Amino acid sequence: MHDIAQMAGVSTSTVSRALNQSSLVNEETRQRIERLAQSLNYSINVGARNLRLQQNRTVAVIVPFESTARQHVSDPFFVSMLGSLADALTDRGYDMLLSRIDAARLDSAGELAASGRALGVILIGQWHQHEQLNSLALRKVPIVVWGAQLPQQVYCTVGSDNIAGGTLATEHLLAGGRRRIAFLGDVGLPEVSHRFEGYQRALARAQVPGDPALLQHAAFVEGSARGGIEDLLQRRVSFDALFASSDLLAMEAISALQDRGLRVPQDIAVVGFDDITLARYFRPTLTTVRQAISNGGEALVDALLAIVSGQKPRPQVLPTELIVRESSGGQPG
Amino acid sequence: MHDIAQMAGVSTSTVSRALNQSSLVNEETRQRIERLAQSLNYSINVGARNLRLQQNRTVAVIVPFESTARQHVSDPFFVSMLGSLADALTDRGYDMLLSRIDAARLDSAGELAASGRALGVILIGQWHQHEQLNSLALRKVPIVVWGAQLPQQVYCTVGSDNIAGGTLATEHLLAGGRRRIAFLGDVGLPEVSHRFEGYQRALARAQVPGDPALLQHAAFVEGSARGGIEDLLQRRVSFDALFASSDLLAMEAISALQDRGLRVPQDIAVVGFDDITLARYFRPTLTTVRQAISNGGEALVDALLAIVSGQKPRPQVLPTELIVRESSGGQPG
DNA sequence: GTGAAAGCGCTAACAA
DNA sequence: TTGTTAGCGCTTTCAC
Repeated sequence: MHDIAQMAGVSTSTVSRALNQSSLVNEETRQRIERLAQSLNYSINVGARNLRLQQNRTVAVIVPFESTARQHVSDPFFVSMLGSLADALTDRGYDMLLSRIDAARLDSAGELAASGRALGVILIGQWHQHEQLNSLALRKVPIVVWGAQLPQQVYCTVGSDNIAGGTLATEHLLAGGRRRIAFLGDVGLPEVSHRFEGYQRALARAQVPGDPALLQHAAFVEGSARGGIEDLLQRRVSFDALFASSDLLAMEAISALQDRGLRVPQDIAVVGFDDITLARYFRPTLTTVRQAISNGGEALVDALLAIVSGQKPRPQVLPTELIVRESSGGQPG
Repeated sequence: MHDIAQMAGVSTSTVSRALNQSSLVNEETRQRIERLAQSLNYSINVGARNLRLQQNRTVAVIVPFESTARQHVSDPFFVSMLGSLADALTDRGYDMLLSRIDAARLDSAGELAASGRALGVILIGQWHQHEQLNSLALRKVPIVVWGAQLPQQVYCTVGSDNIAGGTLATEHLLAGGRRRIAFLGDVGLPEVSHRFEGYQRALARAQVPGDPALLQHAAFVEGSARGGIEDLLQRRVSFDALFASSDLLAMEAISALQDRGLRVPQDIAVVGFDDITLARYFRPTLTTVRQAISNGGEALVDALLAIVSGQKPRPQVLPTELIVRESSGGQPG
């Protein structure tokens, strides 16, 4: 900037003003300065600017990973959410700092904000870290979490209506005449537990007896759905339908069922959750509960910006929608 | 920092030294200062630090989008690459700034570096922007691109050996007795054109005549594989195999073929490219050419850091590997 | 071992 | 309309 000022024969203040479209500067000088900047490929140093202005237009987006299995962000749902966030942030003129943090050490997320690297944090996935998240929020770290709304929750969440989604899926299977509906997922996770709750409500409402044996654990890790199906079969649990807590689990499960000679949907009707792009191309095409991803990204960003500007946004629950395809063998219910 | 200095009864210089593990500071004072910082949730302001040190530990990762179709980063391959980059950068102590930039206006990528926001740029996907990338590199923007090595290329690329990959896939189909192999993809893209070149080489080597009608255009956009298959069928091109330039295209194509009553692999043997996670769960499981994603992320980062430190790393070509599954109906060839 | 002071690149109040 | 000056939070040379 100093150089440009010299070459234009003005002071750095004028250059600064010109480059910030200040109306205080002579139109002619402004143009001269802009041409000069352009030809030198000069851009204002954002770090210095932020330091001076005491502001920041960077948002940290965190995708936690389980330190035990240093796995990648493999679930397409999270990926789509990343894309949606990137778009929402870009639209609003913010940068996105992407971090992978050990889920067990989420408190370090606070550093991103405390060190001025980012004005706040968006966390994709709540996992088992309810307490850590509460303590972050209590420390006044601006944070929004994609996940389920829990009792005694201090931090702000944005998420799908998992209970309604679970109910929709289950009612659809019941409408198709299925009575022994297995549930596949890790109910230790808040979102999954809500989906399970929706499942139970639908059963109760239809006066179909539940059976604890139908709840089959499966983590959001590759291979766990296959293991879950094998476990179910080995336990000799009889079931004619499966509600998987994610599309990825559903696809893996279908693959495992077919390997055992079971037909989907004839023998087992399957419903997933998420509606990832591939659900449409998978064979059989996958019936699933769609989450509003693009609204989700925007809602997360807006909530974070609200927090930063001193407001206290309420947790937001986005509607879910049943998408009926082949794997459930049914008509829209 | 000022506050901490006061509370500890020392100067800010000492606090700075203590927090940077300088050996010049008394062990006892250091511990006192660190405890204090901890209890106040204080972290060094990275912006100010960078400004003073004239350094930067942020790398910009750009996922271009076509402005015409404001589509998300939908291809799982890119997503995996993002994950791999995030890991490689985290391992080396760098932050990752994720941007989505209009592919037609890639020159704005230079600003990320010029404005000091990032020390360099990693671009995922070369697309049609060869010239723009060259001009960026000529402007001395530190940049590395995931893609194919092209003649007269100024910028540094890291990518798979697409020619060898194309050859592997085609030889495998030929070994299965197929002679009319359709190629599905956008050969205007450098990577795809290399895959096509590998395909042609394999045909020539086996003395199987090529046929321009077998080259079917399909962009990396949702729905284009289906359109491509319909086009092929409508043109009454006879074919007994399909080499799709990505797994996503392959899956969509298989889905379209099945809708037309064609069996895979019996009627049409299909091979994809990438080996995304879902290739294993798709039915039929997908034969494909695996790209070395995790090595790719590391190679990209290392190349960028080399450029930043003044070196001129050579373009890097990573080996590809054929993964035989059901969709090609063949034995490893 | 510690403090005082200068300066990284920028902006804004104040003065001209 | 423009220039002068101070200072954002930090590190580091130089003095003590």
